[in-house]
Amino acid sequence: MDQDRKVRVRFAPSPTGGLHLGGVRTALFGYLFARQHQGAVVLRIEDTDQARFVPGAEEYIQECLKWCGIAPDESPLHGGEYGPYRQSERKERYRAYAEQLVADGYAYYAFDTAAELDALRATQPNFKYSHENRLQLRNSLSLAPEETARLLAEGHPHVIRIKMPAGETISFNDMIRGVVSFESSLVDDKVLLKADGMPTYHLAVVVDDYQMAISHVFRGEEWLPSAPVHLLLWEYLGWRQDMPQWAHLPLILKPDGHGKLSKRDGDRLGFPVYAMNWQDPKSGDLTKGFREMGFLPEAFVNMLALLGWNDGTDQELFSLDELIARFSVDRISKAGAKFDFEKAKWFNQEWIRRTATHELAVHAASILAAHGVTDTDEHYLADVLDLVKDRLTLLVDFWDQASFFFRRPEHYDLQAVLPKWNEEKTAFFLDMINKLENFDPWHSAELESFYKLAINASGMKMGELMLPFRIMLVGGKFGPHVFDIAALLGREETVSRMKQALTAFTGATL
RNA sequence: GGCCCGUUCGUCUAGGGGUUAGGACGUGAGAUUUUCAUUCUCAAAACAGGGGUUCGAUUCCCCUACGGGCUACCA
Repeated sequence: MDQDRKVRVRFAPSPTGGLHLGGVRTALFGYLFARQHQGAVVLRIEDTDQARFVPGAEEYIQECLKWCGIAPDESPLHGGEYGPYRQSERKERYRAYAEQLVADGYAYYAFDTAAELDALRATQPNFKYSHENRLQLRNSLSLAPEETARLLAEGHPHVIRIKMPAGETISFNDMIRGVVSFESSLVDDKVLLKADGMPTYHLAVVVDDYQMAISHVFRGEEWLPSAPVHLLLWEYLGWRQDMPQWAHLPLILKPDGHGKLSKRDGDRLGFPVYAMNWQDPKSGDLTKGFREMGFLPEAFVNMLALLGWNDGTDQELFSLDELIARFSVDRISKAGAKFDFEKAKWFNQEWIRRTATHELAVHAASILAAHGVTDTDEHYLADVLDLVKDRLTLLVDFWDQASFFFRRPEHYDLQAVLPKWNEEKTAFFLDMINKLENFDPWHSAELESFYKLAINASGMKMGELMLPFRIMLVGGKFGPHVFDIAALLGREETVSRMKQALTAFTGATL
């Protein structure tokens, strides 16, 4: 293999629905590797299974990659020198290679119908189309040449299968796992070309990776068992010298129980599995995504990168550029990792803190807009953000944490004030309202000392008068320092909220 | 069942023949914050088991167990 050849990696998803966490991570690792080596990133859509094609899925995939900041250099959308980038549009290319394999004795025509094979599988528990039984089945190896020719000429439906050799050891050097070996006798005669003329993944992946000059392949561990088929195909097609290097990534597992993480686990456990919202065009079912759940793409990508990789230090927070610089395949772990949503949220919290206020403001503004709050002053929004930034885990928390800055409280936590309310407090707040109407300067620190002085003068306790003031401005027992809130709300709004709340607390009209 | 891959705190992981086996998330306790969150401090918490190799194995090898993946004219 040419060690100096240009790095070209591809991400080859199937457009069958939303993009799963694991898929994004595969794309990410490939992207990091390619960028680090000044290589190209290719998106190829594997849509050879027309029965599973879902409209909109391809656009969704492109959008996901873009959101994550790992958009490809070549894709169905951007084009490129190696197009087309949809397998369905490359359909014509595959048949010739399959025929060539037949001609060279590495593959054969098979006329067994799917129903016949299903019947065999039903009777023989471990049925496998292989060197052991292929002569008992209906194919060009068992049939007389004239018979095969006749069936072909008459247009009988048929597939082309690889003729797996017996007694060979097939091995390759995986970038993550080292040498992996298989016994060829144990691998079945996989279908290469389907009856509808479309290639299966096995044929298409080899032909496309070859034609697109792919140098390195990152894919999930679930592909390991079919690696021997691909290996042989590279060899049989005469391209062994151009075969890419493979990295089979460990799987992302369910947080509880066992097995691969699936969309269902997210629904069941209440966290997203898809990168962005996905609405199934048929059922109309909406599956929540990380983006809409309030994740920053930086956090999502950071979290994904650390799921199965680390740089050997204690650092956990990495920007995409840092990841590109530090990434290395030999630090990818071999074992599957259980997805931990709590940790994912931690990454997001950290990223919200390290994101500049003006960038966060864009998200905050759209959250406000979603709740009907528009025409917000940008300086005011920035001030609010600076006050509540540390309290956000998800971007959408902004509404819960800061809506009172934009709307007066409609409900008060009366339980927190009423049981201890008395005439003395009513008098205190009536007096305070009067004093505040003329208080100057309207700054947090000044307000605080003034307010505390008044409490002392009243003879009441600090705690008895702090909480009610907060409830008046906020509505509940939460939020930043209460005098910061008052300062930001401004004199008019603060006083007006105090009046409104006092009415609610006492039943009197002011 | 067969084949392949894997196995360090609950989770993500670092480490690597001699270490108090480190960090992070989460959890618990305390401090701070006269709200809540934050922050800070501390704590509990792991080398699957058995054989080798070795002066010495968590680290290297083998076996077992366990986990996972694949076993379609799906990718």
